[in-house]
Amino acid sequence: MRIGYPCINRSIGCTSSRTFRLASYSDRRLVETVESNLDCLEAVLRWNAAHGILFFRITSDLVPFASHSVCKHDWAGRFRDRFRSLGRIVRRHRMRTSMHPDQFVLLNALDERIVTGSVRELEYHARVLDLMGLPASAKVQIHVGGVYGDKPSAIGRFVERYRRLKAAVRRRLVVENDDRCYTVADCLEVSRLTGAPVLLDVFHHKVNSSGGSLRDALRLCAATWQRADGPPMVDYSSQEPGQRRGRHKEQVDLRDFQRFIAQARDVECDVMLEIKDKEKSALKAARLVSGTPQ
DNA sequence: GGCAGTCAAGTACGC
DNA sequence: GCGTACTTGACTGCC
Repeated sequence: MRIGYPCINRSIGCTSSRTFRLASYSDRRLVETVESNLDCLEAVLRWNAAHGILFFRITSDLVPFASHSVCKHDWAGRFRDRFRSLGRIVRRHRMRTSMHPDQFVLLNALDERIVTGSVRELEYHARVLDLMGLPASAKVQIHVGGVYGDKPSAIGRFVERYRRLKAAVRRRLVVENDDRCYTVADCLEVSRLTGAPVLLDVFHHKVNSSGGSLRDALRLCAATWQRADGPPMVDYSSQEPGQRRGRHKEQVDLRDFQRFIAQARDVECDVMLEIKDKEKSALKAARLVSGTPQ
């Protein structure tokens, strides 16, 4: 079981999520920003390797505006060697990576323009992982999308558009249950119709459950991952008490995490900790899993 | 230097 | 029909 954290390492003092405003877009600004983001990504990957953290979510901001019509620059060509060498670090240490496009990616939207933009965004994400030379086990996770008052039709649109995606995107795409609209059962149905693996979000399953135990959900989701997809990915987080619904905890609650691990005992999976203090909690969880004293 | 408002992109929900 | 909540971190303009 690999333990990971998303996008940001607070111990290093750099960010791979630097961006800028659309109004100040220029090719020069783009190149400078991407250069800085890739430098930081390399530092983070090296830090992770040195600390035994073998799972990491790469930020969607790595190449700002990559899927936007304003961006005409051949960033992939310009940074080809950089991406390749980052991928070598990942492979050398047997690390795993993922990416998670944000809420604006909606394959099942009613508005075709939103669908077009979403497809472009997915192609950008798949391209980053392709440029790094990573296998199909490096995933791009999205939610099913909106319901639009008719869930069966909304799922139907998702399936139809999934089938139209380029193979390079489809091989990486996984669907994740969300906290309001699409439960694990819904995602399993989408998986049955598309073949896309289901990434279980433990916290979302708690607040938007389709019934059944966590253990059942883990096993059902795990069964949707084929050999080439690698071990199932799982997102783990928990509610910060007394805060707004959905707010993630500041630090991992190791007792709760241990209960989760106990439920996942015979399901081989890689776990992404969505916890505010990022790598600190990931280190604690990784020590717990490996049996190293805290 | 610090702070508050804003940022490419959307949906769901309450009123 | 309209405004707001939703999550999050970085940017930007203002003091």
